[in-house]
Amino acid sequence: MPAATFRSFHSQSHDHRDCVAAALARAESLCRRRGARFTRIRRRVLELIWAGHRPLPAYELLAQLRREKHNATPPTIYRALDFLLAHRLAHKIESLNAYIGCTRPQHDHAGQFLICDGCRQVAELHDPELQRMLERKASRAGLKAARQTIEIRGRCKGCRP
Amino acid sequence: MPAATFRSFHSQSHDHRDCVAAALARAESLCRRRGARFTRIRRRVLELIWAGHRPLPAYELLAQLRREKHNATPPTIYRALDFLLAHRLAHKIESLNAYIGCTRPQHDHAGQFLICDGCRQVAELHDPELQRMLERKASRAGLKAARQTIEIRGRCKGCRP
DNA sequence: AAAGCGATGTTATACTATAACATTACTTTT
DNA sequence: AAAAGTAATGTTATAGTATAACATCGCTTT
Repeated sequence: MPAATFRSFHSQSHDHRDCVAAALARAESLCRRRGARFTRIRRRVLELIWAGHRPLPAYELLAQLRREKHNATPPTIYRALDFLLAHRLAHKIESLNAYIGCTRPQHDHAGQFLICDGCRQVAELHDPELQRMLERKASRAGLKAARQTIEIRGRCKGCRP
Repeated sequence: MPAATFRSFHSQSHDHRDCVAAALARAESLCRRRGARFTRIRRRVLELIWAGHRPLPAYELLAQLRREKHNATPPTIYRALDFLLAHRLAHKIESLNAYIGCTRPQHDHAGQFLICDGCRQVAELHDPELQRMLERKASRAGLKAARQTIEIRGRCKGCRP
């Protein structure tokens, strides 16, 4: 029986810079192996996504990028996001229209997200049991699953009264 | 052990008018019991949603509504949608930014959707096992679940090669 | 050097949704 | 029936999300 793997909600105190650096390093090596071009813009957008450490809307990323790159426009951001999503370096949270870094980009997985509506932090599950259960249920109803959107909204421990 | 309940993908030939009429009747009686005002606009928007029989974007609903109600504007539609969502007479499919009628409005459930990317038809599951499994997994990670977004995209039998 | 191609620049526009305030219409109270 | 109160709708404006289309740049391959 495979154990569910997940990242818990972060303590307020952990050092984000480590996460960001580690994520960029993972992305770098992943792109190299895949022959994908991890350009300056793409890298910087991923960095901004991770630095936020919560789901960020595209136009918030754009505003930040513009501080250092004045000619950035919506396509600048959306192209970078398209690349990051395609390589599963980031995910889109559909129920928030916002983007977040992927914690395990090397795996070809469906993203499963736990979202705290209090602190807006997100934990990403990678639960094969859950994924298979969904595939099985879809299959029974006649659908061959290609993509899953799983988003659980609620309140984390620290955000409950 | 509670059986999973779901609506299968429709055959091309079934008579949509029956679905629509039945859905409106259910909505009518539900609103009456709840003391909610099922006004002309709300009723008509729900009818348009059901008549489409696939997820419809808000502005498509607006365009249709405008044919008969020339002063309709975005707030007209979004207010009606807010009402329908609040009473669970309709659901929003987040990954499509589109709205669809709820098949079991009387139940207080999380919507679980199977979406065919070929014919764009949607089947709605109401699977308590699945819902509980998600709640349990969320709970283990420290999140008290309040709302679930479950959307499985893929291809139905008729839309596979 | 030339060709080819992927990435970026640039302008415009489509699509999704809500804020804010005015008016109407229904319901409850008197 | 009149007045008051509240819910719904009308109306204008704007915020927020995303893509189309075409030009240019820069790298790589020939």
